[in-house]
Amino acid sequence: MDRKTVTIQDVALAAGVSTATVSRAISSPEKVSEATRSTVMEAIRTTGYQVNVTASNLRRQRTGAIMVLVPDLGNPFFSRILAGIENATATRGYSVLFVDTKQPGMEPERIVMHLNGTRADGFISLDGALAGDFLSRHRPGGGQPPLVFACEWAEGTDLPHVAINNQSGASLAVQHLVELGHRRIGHVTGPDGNVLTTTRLEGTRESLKAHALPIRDDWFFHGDFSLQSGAEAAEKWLKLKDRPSAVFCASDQMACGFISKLSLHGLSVPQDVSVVGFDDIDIARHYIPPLTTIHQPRHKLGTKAAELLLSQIESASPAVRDEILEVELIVRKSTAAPAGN
Amino acid sequence: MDRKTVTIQDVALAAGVSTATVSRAISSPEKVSEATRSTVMEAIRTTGYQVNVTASNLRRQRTGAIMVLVPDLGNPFFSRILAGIENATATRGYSVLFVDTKQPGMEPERIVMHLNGTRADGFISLDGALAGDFLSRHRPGGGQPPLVFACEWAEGTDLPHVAINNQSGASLAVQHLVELGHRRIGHVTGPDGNVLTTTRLEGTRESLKAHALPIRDDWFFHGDFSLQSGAEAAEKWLKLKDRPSAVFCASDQMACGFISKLSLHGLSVPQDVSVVGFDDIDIARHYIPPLTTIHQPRHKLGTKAAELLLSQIESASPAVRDEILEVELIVRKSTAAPAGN
DNA sequence: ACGCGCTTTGCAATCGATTACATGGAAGCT
DNA sequence: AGCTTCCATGTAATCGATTGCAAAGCGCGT
Repeated sequence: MDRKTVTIQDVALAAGVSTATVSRAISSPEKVSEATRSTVMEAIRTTGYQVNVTASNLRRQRTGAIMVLVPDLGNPFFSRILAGIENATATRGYSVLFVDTKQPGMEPERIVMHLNGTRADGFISLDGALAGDFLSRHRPGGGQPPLVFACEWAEGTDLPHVAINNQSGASLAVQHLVELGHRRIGHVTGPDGNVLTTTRLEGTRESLKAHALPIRDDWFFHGDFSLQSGAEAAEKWLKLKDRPSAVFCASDQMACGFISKLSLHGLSVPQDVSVVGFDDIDIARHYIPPLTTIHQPRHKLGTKAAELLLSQIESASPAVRDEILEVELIVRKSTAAPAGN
Repeated sequence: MDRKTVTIQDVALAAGVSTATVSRAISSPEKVSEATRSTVMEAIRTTGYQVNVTASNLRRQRTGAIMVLVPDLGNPFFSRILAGIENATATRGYSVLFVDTKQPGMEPERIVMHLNGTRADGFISLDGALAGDFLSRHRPGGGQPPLVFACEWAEGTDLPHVAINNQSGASLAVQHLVELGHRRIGHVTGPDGNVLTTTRLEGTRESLKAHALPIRDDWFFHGDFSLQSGAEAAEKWLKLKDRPSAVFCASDQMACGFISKLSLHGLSVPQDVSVVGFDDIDIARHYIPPLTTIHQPRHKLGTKAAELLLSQIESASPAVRDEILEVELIVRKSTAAPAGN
């Protein structure tokens, strides 16, 4: 019908009021009389008016978007978190922009460029490894848009983060194995320099120490959270003369990769070795065997991060600084008492 | 340092030129002399100017964003496609907005609202089930922003889509089973009314018919692509007196759910039944057994869709209408000759 | 010396909504 | 009646960049 877009002017004309009144009727109805408000609403309906978000944002000096920095958009681990973020922001009138920080062509300086505030009102980073370069340029309070970390975070900064209790997760895993009777426990780590790697490693070490169990270098395998790296850890495990009877993997993906490789060599879990994962991704429950793992509230992680960010955007005073969510041990079928016992 | 944002005015002042010249130096350098261009660039550097995208978009009557409608952001199947989309658009100066169409509070009318063009310059829908309500309101060419479907699509519309050859994928699966010697082949379908369900079902039927194999209702199981529904199909399979010796699942997730449930009942794949999946998600290669499946080029699906959309946005004449990508059979370990043979 | 054409630059309108300030009128109080 | 107060509404400036149009500057041919 109309080939031209309908503006607030058209509505004002149709309702016989000024554009100011229309604007007020929409965004602060209490400032407008009952009668005119309904006239305006009617005019909006008949004209089919939709506010032009761009114009509104320009005038209000905001962008109406929050940007999420994801280390790898293709990684299914993040999808639930993203859904949580989207969920919490959509209802508050913000759009969500995703940027893959590991994408080719996404060098630090390009990312920093994104953070200048002309594209987003705030940021959520799922990537703890943001260049110090960026962080130094980012002065919260100096008129820069707020940033909160989710899941991962950067140590040595005072930026708020919402994460899970990784140490406690690792402890739960080790403790579970100990209770089953395991005394020889190995660990597959995440990538170097990652906070999740270090905190989970820390938790594992502490817990082993607390139970007076050996901490042997050759039972700690280097991984990077991926399926592939779990499979590689399994190969190293196979080569050991003196093998741990249980392995705690820092991610479910690695646990699956680990088990899958063993199965190709004719070994099975938990008969030959017990395996605990971390994350409780969807497939864990349907793996073979169903994976004993540490459950992370991923969706909640996303919504909490989004809420924290929005509260920082909308009020100057951030209510909470950090938020640590608790994890839960889910016992399935990939763990059992050690064979020798 | 500067607490105020630096605008094009500041740059103009610093460079001793007008704002028009600064604008031109940035976006159409050929219209500006070599000398002034470098003066302007220098001024931009010293002032630390960044264009205000909102203002630019308002003036240029665009939004600089494309919106992606995803049936379920939490589903790992989509993540690779999203990465592909992000990849193709980021370099072209567009941001990507994601909206979960199955989110509570995302009723059709809210989605339609999003599509009015004040939020995005174009749309990619991974959801083929967009209400006809929406499609009727969406008149491409009538000044409405373009929309392309990716992966799924809505039948009976003339909106372009990029997808894979689902029929051919189903045929490849069936043919592979036939070549192994299977004559009793079942199928687990996707959700009702979904184009992927119908095309894959169609392909399966055709292929069975072509090989003169039985098409038995009790060998066709209702699913919805999820792990859970695969497990439910397995339970129905277990109850059959007369079981198919091979099952082709319309998604890898269902294949995993199917196998997982059988394993809980002490049956194993491919010894007791052969299973073929569809999609080739990451875990397929690392499942137990590694899954024979139909590989979909998911990343490419995303980039192609994005490119098609951008070409529609930027030029009036869409070069290509639809694009069908070919799939590939990946033979792993979940299929073998039937036991009886 | 003049005029034509071409390049480079500036002026100012414009995109559409929001909001500080001004105004008009009704109601309340003495 | 006269004055203050308050509510509803309108006027017009503003957000920051882009771009049509006009003018200025330059070179060149006659």
